[in-house]
Amino acid sequence: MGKRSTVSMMDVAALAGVSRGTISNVLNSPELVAPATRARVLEAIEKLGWVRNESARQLRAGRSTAIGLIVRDISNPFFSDMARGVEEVAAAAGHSVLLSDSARDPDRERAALDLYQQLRVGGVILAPISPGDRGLSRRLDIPVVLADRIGDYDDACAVSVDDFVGGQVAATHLLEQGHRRLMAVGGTIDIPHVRERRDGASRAVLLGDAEATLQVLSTDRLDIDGGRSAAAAIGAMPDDERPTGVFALNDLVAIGLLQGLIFRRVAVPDDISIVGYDDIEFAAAAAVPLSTVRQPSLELGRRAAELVLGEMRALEDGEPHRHIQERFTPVLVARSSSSRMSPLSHTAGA
Amino acid sequence: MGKRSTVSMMDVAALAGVSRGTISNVLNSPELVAPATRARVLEAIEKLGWVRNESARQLRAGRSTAIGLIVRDISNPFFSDMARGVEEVAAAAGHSVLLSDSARDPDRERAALDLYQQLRVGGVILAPISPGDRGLSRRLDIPVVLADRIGDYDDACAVSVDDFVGGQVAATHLLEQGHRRLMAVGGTIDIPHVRERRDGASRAVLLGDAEATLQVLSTDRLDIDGGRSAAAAIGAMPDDERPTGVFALNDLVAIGLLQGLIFRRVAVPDDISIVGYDDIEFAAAAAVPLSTVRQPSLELGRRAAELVLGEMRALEDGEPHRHIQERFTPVLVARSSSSRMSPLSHTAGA
DNA sequence: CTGTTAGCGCTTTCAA
DNA sequence: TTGAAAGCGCTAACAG
Repeated sequence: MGKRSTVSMMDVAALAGVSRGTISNVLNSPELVAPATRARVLEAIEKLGWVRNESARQLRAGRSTAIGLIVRDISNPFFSDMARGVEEVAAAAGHSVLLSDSARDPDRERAALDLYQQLRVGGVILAPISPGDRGLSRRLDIPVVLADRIGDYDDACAVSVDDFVGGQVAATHLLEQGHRRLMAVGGTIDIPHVRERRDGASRAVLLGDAEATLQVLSTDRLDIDGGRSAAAAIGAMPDDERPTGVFALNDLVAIGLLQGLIFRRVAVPDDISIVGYDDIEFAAAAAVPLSTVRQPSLELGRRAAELVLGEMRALEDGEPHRHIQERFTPVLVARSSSSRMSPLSHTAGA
Repeated sequence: MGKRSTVSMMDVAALAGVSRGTISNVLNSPELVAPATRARVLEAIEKLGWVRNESARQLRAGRSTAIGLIVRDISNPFFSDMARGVEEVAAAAGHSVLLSDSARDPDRERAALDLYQQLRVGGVILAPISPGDRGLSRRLDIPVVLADRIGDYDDACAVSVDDFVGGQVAATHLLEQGHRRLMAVGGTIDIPHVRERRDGASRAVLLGDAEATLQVLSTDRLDIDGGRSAAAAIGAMPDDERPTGVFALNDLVAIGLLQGLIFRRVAVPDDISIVGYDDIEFAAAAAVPLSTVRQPSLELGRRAAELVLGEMRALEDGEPHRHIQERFTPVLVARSSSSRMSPLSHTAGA
């Protein structure tokens, strides 16, 4: 029991009657070892329950092949989906993934980054809390791919979803449904995603119809409670000012808003139509299935993984590398909350 | 750029005009080093951007102080909350956490376990896909704490929530609301959690009222679609067989069920009351805020971390260790879906 | 208080 | 096809 495993390569070598070099070859270049020897070694490993010491291996190699992934909120389906995409691609390429949740805490983000740096991981995918850390990759001396980050940076690979287009898509959909008094609800202007989505919506309204207007209602937080308070505010508006089409800046806000409106006997979509953002699992499961803008989070993760792996390989082989910024396009998922379709005909999602 | 950082302790030592031993002391036992020397060393570290190599450190130490956490579904709020609890306690104690999502794939669970073993982490917290892996800790030769696992095991520490009591609590609540025709919905009997919750409900009905009955409706999956199909089945039942109180075996099922019933113009809670399980964030945000049984997932994570850390310390100090199995008690969170309270008076959660 | 030194367990030439 | 040997970068024990 408790006695610390002290079995090392040497023990295996002794039992198998070979040298340590051969053990190493069995593991890393089996084709160099005679089948009989190989079998003997494998058997000895098995019998002794030897597990190779990754630290020693790395120390020799200078660097690990693992890739580190840091997201700012793992409880957000957007990021857990993204993580799945990363894992999928990494696993297929034989790389393991070390996942960290910074929980929107800059200290924890930094701690995770430090840890990965000390671990000498081969690459890092970072969905940062705040944008704008130029030269991070160079400072870390590790390939870094930024995920879900706003802005034009050319000093690292990056994957993101085009929030401006997302806002356009949402507002355009509402205009197409015949709405003219639109409102964007949720968040504060200092969140880049929020700004982009609002700007996109604004642009769509400007271009779409001279009669159309877009009001803006900020909420302290981009969550369910934010949506509830927005419902209260909207409910208190005089009829002729009240919007008929609302673009909620994320699905949490949309869900809170929907709940609040239903409670106030405002019919959705008949009195007010709602379009959310993210297409989280619960969007389709709401009492009135929620129209929303879907972000390709899984694909984002997959692509981010491909990009780090690519840069890692380039670095390894001493080949040149050019950073790539990739921007994904979100798509509208129309459900009942924004139309007069049969309520359940679109529950299944995109 | 790209040139691999090859700065090591030696470079720092040279620049600071001291030996490597002193560098090590500055980091690990600063009180042994003269303030002036310490400052000089720190400055040199800073200037060179040296980051200590964790592999080398571990190789020397024999073992890392990090703890590995493997959950079976990180997109499940239960596990992401648990992970937060773990991180919180580990960070406070100066330990880092390596998180893995097995995504319910036994191969990935095994791969993560292998990785952690190779990394020589100090301890592992495992929320396994399937229960019943006796002797895992011994085999791994690392302290292991099992989380959210059913059964009586005494060969490892374990934390779990009492599903039987959870089922009792849910059914008792429905009985107290005056319901006599109850139904447990969701999942198949081969899932231990499901069995326990059903058994608990069954026991409550048996003990609670001679007139009361409990039907059971299985669904293929324990998710929103499962709830939707249950709604279809229940909607098709003759009035005098149809249950008036439904216990959904988790909140996803409850949400799907609620959506399906509302679509079929079955009033909740007036025609049918619903109690879910888990108290995920969206339970309170449903059109009819959902009564549910809350699992103390954050506390579970915290306690799991305390237990591994305790066992790690005991092992370190050569002290004896006795495995502890701890079972948490879930609590009912009553909201509108099971009563005639004002719909929004209970939306805020527990 | 600081320097010296002996490995930790593995991989990888290079020889045999 | 296998063995021997030289480190990878760090820590800890000991000497000075």
